[in-house]
Amino acid sequence: MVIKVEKFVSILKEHDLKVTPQRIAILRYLEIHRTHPSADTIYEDLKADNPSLSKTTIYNSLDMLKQHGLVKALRLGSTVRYDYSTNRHHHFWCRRCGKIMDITGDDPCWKDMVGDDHRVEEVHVYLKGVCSTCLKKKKEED
Amino acid sequence: MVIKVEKFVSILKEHDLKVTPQRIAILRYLEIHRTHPSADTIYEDLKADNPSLSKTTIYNSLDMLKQHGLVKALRLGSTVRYDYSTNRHHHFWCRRCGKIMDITGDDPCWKDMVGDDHRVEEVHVYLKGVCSTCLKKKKEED
DNA sequence: TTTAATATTGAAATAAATACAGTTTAAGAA
DNA sequence: TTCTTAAACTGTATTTATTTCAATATTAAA
Repeated sequence: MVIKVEKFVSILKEHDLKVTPQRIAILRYLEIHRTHPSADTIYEDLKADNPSLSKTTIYNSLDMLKQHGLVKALRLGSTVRYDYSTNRHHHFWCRRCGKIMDITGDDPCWKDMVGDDHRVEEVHVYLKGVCSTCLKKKKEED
Repeated sequence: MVIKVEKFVSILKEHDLKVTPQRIAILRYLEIHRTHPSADTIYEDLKADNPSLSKTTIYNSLDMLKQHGLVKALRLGSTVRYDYSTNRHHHFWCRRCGKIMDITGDDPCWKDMVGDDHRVEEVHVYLKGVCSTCLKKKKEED
């Protein structure tokens, strides 16, 4: 997959962020890998190309990119995963194969849930279960 | 608040769980404190009555009670909070005062979100923002 | 009261995330 | 291009929540 570095340079500049190879690498990684990787996975994979990469940089960068809405952090159970896309969607997490799938259906009626009293700023949702692929494998016992 | 120990003894027995003072204390604590406390908060508070209480026991017991559907664990950001009630509801978390409020409105259309392909076993939802009380305090700047 | 299975305890280990101080780098000015 | 400075990066140390584990204590049933 060929992805131009220029694209990420512009994105960073648009947000008045300094352009560093580390940030470009992270954005590029998330654009290519749509698997909702963890900070550690990103670190391990990027270290191959840049042995001096620090895990602190991964955390710092992801946090900064998150502040600027360029990446999204999702908490599934005890793990934090990162997502490049920023349009609101939710996730289905298969407990069997571990795959995390985007749910693109209509956004349910959140406003109805809280009424107008509170100001909702973030909506955190994920569903957990067994995905269709795993169900078909008929390895179901429980 | 007077809460009979007998109640928790029966609950534990119904689930074929051994009745121990620690388990009773935890259930009793959660019944009284509807503030969605963390494991550590429960531990610190119960230690007053039982100095030899171990934090491992808190974790073990909460986990066991969770397995049997007697308590529910909710993850809000990086913290895990525990809840005595077991009927499905979601939460609103105020980023200003930290209070966690139950959302009792109708359950949105989860099934529509995933369709019939996947088997949904758990629904994890919380909304974050600023609660009405904090909004009224007009301490809003951001 | 005895017994065996289970629960509790407390210390040690683990893992993810954060803090920090020193070094390096990006990007604008000269 | 070189200089300058603020910001970013690195690597180690630390923190905090949780888990592991072996020894001890307790529950519940015979």
